Amino acid sequence: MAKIITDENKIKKILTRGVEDVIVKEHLEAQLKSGKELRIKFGIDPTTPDIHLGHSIPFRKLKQFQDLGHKIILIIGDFTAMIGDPSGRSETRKQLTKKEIKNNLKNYLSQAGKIINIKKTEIHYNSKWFSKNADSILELSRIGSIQQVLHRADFQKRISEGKDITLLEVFYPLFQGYDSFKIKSDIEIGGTDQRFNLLMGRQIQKHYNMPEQDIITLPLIEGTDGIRKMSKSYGNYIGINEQPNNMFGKIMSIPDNLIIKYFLLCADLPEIDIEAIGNNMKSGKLNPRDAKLNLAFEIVRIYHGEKKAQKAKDEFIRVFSKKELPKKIDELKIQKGRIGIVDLLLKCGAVKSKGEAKRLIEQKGVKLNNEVIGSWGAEITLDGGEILQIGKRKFIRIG
RNA sequence: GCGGAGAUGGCGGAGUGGUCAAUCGCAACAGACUGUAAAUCUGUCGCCCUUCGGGCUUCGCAGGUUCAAAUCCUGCUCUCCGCACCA
Repeated sequence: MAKIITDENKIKKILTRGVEDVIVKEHLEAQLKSGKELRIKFGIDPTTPDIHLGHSIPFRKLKQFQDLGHKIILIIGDFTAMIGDPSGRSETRKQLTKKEIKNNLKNYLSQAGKIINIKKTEIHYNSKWFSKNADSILELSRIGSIQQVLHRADFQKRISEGKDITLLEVFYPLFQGYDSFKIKSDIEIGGTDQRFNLLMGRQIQKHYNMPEQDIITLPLIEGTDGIRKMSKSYGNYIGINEQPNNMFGKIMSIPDNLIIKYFLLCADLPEIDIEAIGNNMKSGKLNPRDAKLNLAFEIVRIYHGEKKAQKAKDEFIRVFSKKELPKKIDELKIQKGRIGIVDLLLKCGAVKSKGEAKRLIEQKGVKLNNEVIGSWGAEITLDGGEILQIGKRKFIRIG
């Protein structure tokens, strides 16, 4: 068995950095110091194949545990996924087949592998102990009470709004808690929204005479809009698989007030440094833009390496600060000769309709070789090699 | 099963016979400014032709009334809310 690291500073970091709440803190601290190999559980949802920075937060916490020599256990919630998640009932989510789940999972794990060491990780499908075992489900239904489940804040809200709660949703925490019993978890981590479910794990373990798991809840992070939590369906996410330039740019577009939060949750910088950044921004010594450049660099570095991160940073400065041309420009193969500017925009796929092209031109959003095109009636002669710029971000070279 | 409400552009949500391509908010896009793809301000935001202005197709689906419908009528599909049935 690998040696367990019990360094006090590292333990402190695990329990505090980017952590919302720890239950039961003293107990967990003692456990970590004991030198025992702990089993840390995290449930993942196989319905989403892509991991974004929001998902990365628990994985980064898991990684810290892994670095100390503890065991990560991922629970694939394929059982509940196949039933179909009932929340957000307006559009009955389609149920996933085993094959789809497998496929999603493959992508998911390869992305998770950028953060944690998958080889050292234990992976379980909860369908293994649920689908063939009605007894366990029956027994589970005796452990919790309706009152208890309904006490949840989110259910209360729905009741008062007159929205219904499906039975499956009532059962969901029980299923999740049962996983904790099956894999004998010492710790479970999850987002703050998971709090109730995580606590249920303790109750179920207790029912089966097992030591209760400790719980770490982690904050949810806002997406690029700075308002709603990061989610694919809101289109405000930053995927960890995204190209360095894109990733860099998206991080640059987060509002200033999220800079510190992102640093704490998504980057590796020591907390002291982050604190200094915060103070310097407050005092005006540090331009938030520069703090963000640094943030973007640090995050891109984690997923793409130092070299590519530096390149993305240089590119960003070149294109957006100095307003120079990007290094790589998509090329459009097109017949040389005279062509109307509107047709050209349409041909290269920069716009969806002629109206849109005209609008862009009227708003001075189109440049050819850095010259603003003044009128959409303009005809131009292509010799090849011209640079067409649409807005700030789209560049096309005529081939 | 009974009763009620509703379905509008990417989303939310006005509009209840003509002045509606449809108020407004959000998102998106462009410009200015800047400290960045932040913030703020301005503009745009169905398609086509025209740089004035005009045409066409849109308001769940299918018909109908009317000179004229997102708006009225009929049928259909779907959603939501009460009640009942069942516990």
